[in-house]
Amino acid sequence: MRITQEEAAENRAKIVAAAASKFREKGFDGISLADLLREVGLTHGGFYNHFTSKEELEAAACELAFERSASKLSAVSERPAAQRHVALMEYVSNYLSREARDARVACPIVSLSSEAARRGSALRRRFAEGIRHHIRLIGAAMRGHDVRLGNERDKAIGTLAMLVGGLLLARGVKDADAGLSDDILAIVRKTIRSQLRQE
Amino acid sequence: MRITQEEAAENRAKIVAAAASKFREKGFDGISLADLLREVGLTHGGFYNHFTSKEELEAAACELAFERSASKLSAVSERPAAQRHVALMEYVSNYLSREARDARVACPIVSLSSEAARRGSALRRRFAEGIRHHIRLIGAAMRGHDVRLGNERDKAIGTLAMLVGGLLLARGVKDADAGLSDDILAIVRKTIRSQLRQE
DNA sequence: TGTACATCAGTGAACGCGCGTTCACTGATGTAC
DNA sequence: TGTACATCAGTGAACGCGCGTTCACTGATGTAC
Repeated sequence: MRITQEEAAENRAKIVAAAASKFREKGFDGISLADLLREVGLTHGGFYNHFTSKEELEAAACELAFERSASKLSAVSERPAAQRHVALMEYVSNYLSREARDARVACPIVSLSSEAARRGSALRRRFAEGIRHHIRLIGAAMRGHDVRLGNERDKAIGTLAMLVGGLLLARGVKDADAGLSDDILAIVRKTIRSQLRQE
Repeated sequence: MRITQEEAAENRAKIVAAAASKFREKGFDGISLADLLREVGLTHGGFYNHFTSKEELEAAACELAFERSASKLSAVSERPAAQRHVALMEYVSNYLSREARDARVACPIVSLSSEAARRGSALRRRFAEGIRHHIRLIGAAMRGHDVRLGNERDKAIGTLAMLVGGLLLARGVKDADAGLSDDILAIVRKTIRSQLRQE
């Protein structure tokens, strides 16, 4: 049953993509390798042809999730300076939208950071790199606009903390208090907007 | 081997207290009932004399963790109005201190919310109640001071989002980039302070 | 107050299940000639 | 280009372990008289 090297690489990529989605939805321990491989149309026995352990897949899945998340921010910072502020605000509105809150899959920081903190150092390092990268990209999206030079990193850190904290809280109260959840989204959006407008 | 009703109640309380600590440290699935009961000096067989399932203990443990967390905030709002601002700032500095970041056990929102979102509705409801209570208490701690009346709830929500997000990020990058982690704590502290000072 | 018995918190072994991981096997692909 | 064989991605059964939960049992406590 040997298959093309190219097909094998595609299968590996499919496994990572499914994991990036399912781990965020259900947590690292929330889905078994057997279920994950079935998701992709494979049986679980062949898993170890691609990875040495489940934890290695977890790291690869986080890397992919962070990359996808970062690409949205990269798009903002690649806009001409005059459009960046509006684009960044759109990003914020999107991040803190009802759709993002209700989606099964969220930003990796919100979905996985508490679990990631308890895993091995390889995963924790990847997580730290993902966070650092996000801070850098938010800073770049601000640069050359209405934020005083040299101040972007501080603003970026504050903004990311609000984004992550806001989405976490909104998702946390969603089922039990939908009104409060909507309020959290709206208020955090407004707070970030006014914070980035000043000075 | 029957024991006093009072002793039994104490044992139950000890189990909940150990769970409140260990679940936050290792996650709900990170510690087994056998290990948890051993922590208290009991064997795991008797667990079901006190609880109908592990999930029931998880809910009780969250309730206790939220109560303890809330009591620190209650202390702030019970101060005379003139002292409240300083007391709240102390609370913020404490929440975002290096000690809090390095502690094995953190605030339940930071430690458990992503996992709690995937559990049963009873636990999710308790979580939502805990968050709502925290917002109310932060609002109360602001009332009658340098924040315009009617605005406390918005400010409280923004503040809680920053606290939670800031601690989550700081804990997330701690091992891989201690300098960034310290910066996050300092910047988020500063941002909250300036946010509560204005108007 | 004293006695007799039912209650029930705790013990420790056992059950059953799902999981990560391993393994012998398959057969088309990749490669050496 | 064609042939012969080694490689290796995938299969499906099996292993071993840890976990939540159950159960028969113990014996001091709580209670009815």
